[in-house]
Amino acid sequence: MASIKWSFDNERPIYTQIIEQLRQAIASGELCVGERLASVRDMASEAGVNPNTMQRALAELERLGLIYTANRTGGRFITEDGGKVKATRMELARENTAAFLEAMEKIGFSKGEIIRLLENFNLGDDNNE
Amino acid sequence: MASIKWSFDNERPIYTQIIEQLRQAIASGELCVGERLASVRDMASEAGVNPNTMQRALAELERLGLIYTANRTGGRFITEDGGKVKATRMELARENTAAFLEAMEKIGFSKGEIIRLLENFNLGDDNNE
Amino acid sequence: MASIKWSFDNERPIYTQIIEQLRQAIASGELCVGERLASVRDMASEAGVNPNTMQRALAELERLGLIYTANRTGGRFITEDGGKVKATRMELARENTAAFLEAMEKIGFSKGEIIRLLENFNLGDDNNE
Amino acid sequence: MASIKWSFDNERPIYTQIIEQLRQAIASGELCVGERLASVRDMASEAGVNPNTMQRALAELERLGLIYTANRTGGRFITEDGGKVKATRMELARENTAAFLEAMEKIGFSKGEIIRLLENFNLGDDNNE
DNA sequence: GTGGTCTAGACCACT
DNA sequence: GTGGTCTAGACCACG
Repeated sequence: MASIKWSFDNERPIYTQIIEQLRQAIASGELCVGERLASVRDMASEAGVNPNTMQRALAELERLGLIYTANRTGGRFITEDGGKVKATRMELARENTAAFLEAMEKIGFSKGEIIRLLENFNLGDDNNE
Repeated sequence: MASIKWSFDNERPIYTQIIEQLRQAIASGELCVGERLASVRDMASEAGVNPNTMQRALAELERLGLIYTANRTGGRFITEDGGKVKATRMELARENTAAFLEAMEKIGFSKGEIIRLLENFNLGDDNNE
Repeated sequence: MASIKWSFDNERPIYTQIIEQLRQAIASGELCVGERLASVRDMASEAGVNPNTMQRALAELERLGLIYTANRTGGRFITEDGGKVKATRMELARENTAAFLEAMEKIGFSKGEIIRLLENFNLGDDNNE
Repeated sequence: MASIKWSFDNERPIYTQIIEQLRQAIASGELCVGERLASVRDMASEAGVNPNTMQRALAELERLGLIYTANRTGGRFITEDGGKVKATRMELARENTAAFLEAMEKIGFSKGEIIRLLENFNLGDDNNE
C-alpha cells in the first residue's frame, strides 16, 4: 500500500517527475514486485495532479516494462520480473554516480576529495529525510 | 581566452543550461576572477544561440552576483570577489553531493556502499552496457 | 474583475513599470489575495504591450513571491499569503517614506517643515504653477 | 570646494543621476551661488564617470539655467541668480511631495496616517546619513 | 560597439 | 488555452 511522498517543482514537466519518483520507488522496493497500483484517478488525486498527467507517466513506465496492465481485471501492477527491478536499480545508481562524478571533477574535485567530502556529509544540512 | 565548450540538450531551457555551465566555469576557475567576458553578441554566436537567450542567462548570473556590468556599457566581468567564487564552488559541491546522496539512499544504498561504488567507478563506463 | 489602469512613461523600462503598478495594486488590495489574474496574453493586450514584456514582469513578481503559477499551465494567481501582501504594503510605504525624507532633508528641509508642507499640500497643485 | 558624495545605480542613465544630484546640491546650498565648478575632467574623475557623461549632465544643467559658462575665462559657475536657486528648491520639494503623497494614497494611506508614519520614521532604518 | 529593451511571431509541453 | 522559451531583428541610450 506504500503511498509515495510526492513532491514536485515547476522547473520540469510534472509527468517526468512522476516517472522518476516511481522509478525510484520501484528500484528501492518501496513498491514491491507484483504489487497492484491504485487506479489512475486515485494516484492522481493522491499526488495532486491531473489524471491525464498521471496517465501519461504510467504509460511511459509501461513502455519501459516496469509496470504492466492485467488483461482482464484491468488493474496496473509492478512488473513481476525481479531481474528487471534490480537492473533498474543499478542503472539508476550508475546514472547518478556518473553525473555526480563528472560534475564534481569539472569544478576541480579529485576523486579522493569527493570521497572525503561524502564521508563527512550529513543529509539534512539543508534537507529533511 | 578561456572559451567555453558549450553543449545543450533539449530537456531543459537553454538559458538555464548556460547559467549552469557558466557557474561551473566560474567555480572551476576556467573563468578567472575579474576576467572580462566577451560581448553578449559574441558569446551568443559562439554558443550558437540567440543573443537574447545569452542575455537572459547573463542577467541572471548578474543577479546572483557572479558577474557585473561596468558602467552600463563597459562590458561584463567576472566578479572580483574571490570569496564569492569559492563560495559558489562549495555551494555547487554541496548541491551535487546532497542530490546524489539523497537519490542513492532513496534506492537503498548505504553510505558505505555508495563510497565503495564510487571508488571502483571509472568515468567512461557509460559505454559498456 | 479589477482591471488595472495602466500608464507608462518612456523614462524607465515598461516591464519595470508593470512590476511597480502590480505591486501597488496588490498592496492596495485592488488585486485581492488568491485572485486569479487574466492570462499573459490578455493582460498584455489590455496594457497595450507585447506579451513577452508582460511575461517578463510577471515572472519577476513570481520570483518575489507575490504571485504564483498553478501547475505550470493553470493560470496565475495572487499569493494566498495575506501576510506577504501586508508586508509588501509596509515595504512600499517604507521605501517611499525613506526616499522622500532623504531627498527632502538633502535639500534642507527639517522634519517639522516637511510635515507642515505635507499638511498644507493638496494633490492637484501640479497645475497651478 | 564642497565635493559631492556621488553614488550611482545601474537602473537609470548615469548622466540623469548626475543632473539630479547636482540639482539637489545647488538647491541645498551645498554648491553656493556663483561658486566655480571644477573642470569637467576633474569632476568626471572625482565621480568615476566618463568625461563625456559629466559633460552631458553639465550641458543639461546649463540649459536649465542653473549653471553658466563664463565667456572668457572658460570656467563653469553656479548661477548668480539666488531666486532661481530658491525656485529650484521649492520645485524639487513639490515634485517630491506630490509623488510621495500620490504613491502613499494609492496603497491606502490617509494623509493622517502618512504624517503619523513620517513622525515616527527614523532615517537610518535602512540608510546611513 | 556596449548592454538593454521591446516587438513580432512561432513553437512547445502540459492540463 | 495556459505559461514558457526561443529566434529574429530593430531600436535606444550610453561611453
